[in-house]
This record gives sequence, structure tokens and C-alpha cells, in this order.
Amino acid sequence: MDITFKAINDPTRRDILVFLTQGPQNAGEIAKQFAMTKPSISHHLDLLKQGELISADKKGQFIIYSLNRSGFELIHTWFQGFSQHFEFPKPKIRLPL
Amino acid sequence: MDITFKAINDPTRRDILVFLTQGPQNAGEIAKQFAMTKPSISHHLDLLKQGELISADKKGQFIIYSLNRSGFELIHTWFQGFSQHFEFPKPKIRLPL
DNA sequence: ATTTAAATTAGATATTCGTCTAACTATTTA
DNA sequence: TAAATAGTTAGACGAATATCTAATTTAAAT
Repeated sequence: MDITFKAINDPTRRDILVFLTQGPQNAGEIAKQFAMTKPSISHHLDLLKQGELISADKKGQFIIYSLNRSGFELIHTWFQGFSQHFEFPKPKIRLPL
Repeated sequence: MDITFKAINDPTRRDILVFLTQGPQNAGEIAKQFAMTKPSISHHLDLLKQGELISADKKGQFIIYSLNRSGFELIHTWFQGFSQHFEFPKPKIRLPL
């Protein structure tokens, strides 16, 4: 749990999560999006994985990363503990699944 | 926004938030709950305030801290950006307001 | 006016964090 | 089998973080 909160504490890592909402991507494609070396991105991916916010899937020489529900569930559950104090409106529009 | 994520990254600060769900409390009462010096707690309260997760209200020589909706709203909004990918169940029971 | 009490601010220190370069592992292709 | 490609691991370093003690501020009580 600690590690999940730690994972979302960094802006680059949050940007990676947003990028992955477009769909699964390999490490190189992810790294291309950022003005940062590949080893640094690799390290960020590792932390996101530890926080169960992404999963890694090796396909040949590539590693495909995708969003992992588990970590988000953790945050959601934590957040819900405060929902007795604050009600939050549902989003105005919802894109079709 | 960065500062709000930073604020919830620390376990002591998350515990303070949970403690404040019981209602507003002054700094001394909050500090009593933790095996940590008052200056350290004061520092944590400052970060939570910067992240708009709590508000401070001076009453005489006391400072009363309470949960602040703003910071939670920020996190909620960020989280909602992922709701197209994951649907989360509503809580089973909901205490009456 | 002093003293006491609540809380913060200042300064120090050890630890953790983000980033880099260099070296390594594993897989594909020629 | 050698070369190229994708990605990680190792090690170093400066910046940020959490904690402490000591000093300061502000308000209440004697």
C-alpha cells in the first residue's frame, strides 16, 4: 500500500499511467514520450509495477506494459474511507465502453 | 496538485487524515496519537495543509485542524481519469449522513 | 508582569529519491 | 556465430524528506 502511494507521488510516473490509458505499450515506446533516459524510465516502470499500477508482459525481446487494476483498487478503497465526509459528483460525460 | 500527492505519500500523514474523520482536533490532540515529537507532527500538518487536505482554524491559543474537501476533490478528479478503464463498485454499506 | 501552555520555526542529520552513465542480459536477425 | 536491438541492473551523486532538539511566538492564567 505504501508503495502504491509512493508510485503515484512522482509526476513522470503519473504521466506514464495517463499514457497507458491509450493502451498497452512497450518500454521503448513509453520512454520515447519523455525527456529522460531509458534507465530512468525503466526505474519508474519498476516502481509502478511494485505498486501494482501496471503489469509487465514479456513478448519476445519486448516488454509490454499495461494498466493494472489492483493498484487503482487500493487507492480507490483508501479514498472511499473518506466518502462519508465528502460526496463527489459523478462525471458529467462518460465515454462509451 | 504535486503537493497533494506528496502529502498523502507519508503513512503518518494518512493516519492523521483518518484520525480527523472523527472530527476536528487541535494540534496537541493530534500529536498525542503518534509516537513522534510535536514539531514533527506540526510539519506533517503543514504539508497536509499545503495539499489542501486539511484546514487550520485558530481558536485562542489552539489551532483546530479539520479535513478540507479541496485536496480530496483533486485526487478524486485525477482518479476519475482512469474510470473509463476500470469500473469500481460502490461501497456495500453507507453510513447515514 | 510572570509563568505556563500550545504550537510553530530554525537548524542539523541520516535516509530516501530521481537521474545519469556504464555495464550487463536476453532476444532477434544477418 | 556475430552484430544489433530492447530492456534492465549497478553504481554514483545531488536534491528532497522525515525526524530530532533547541529556540521562538502567541495566548491564557496566576
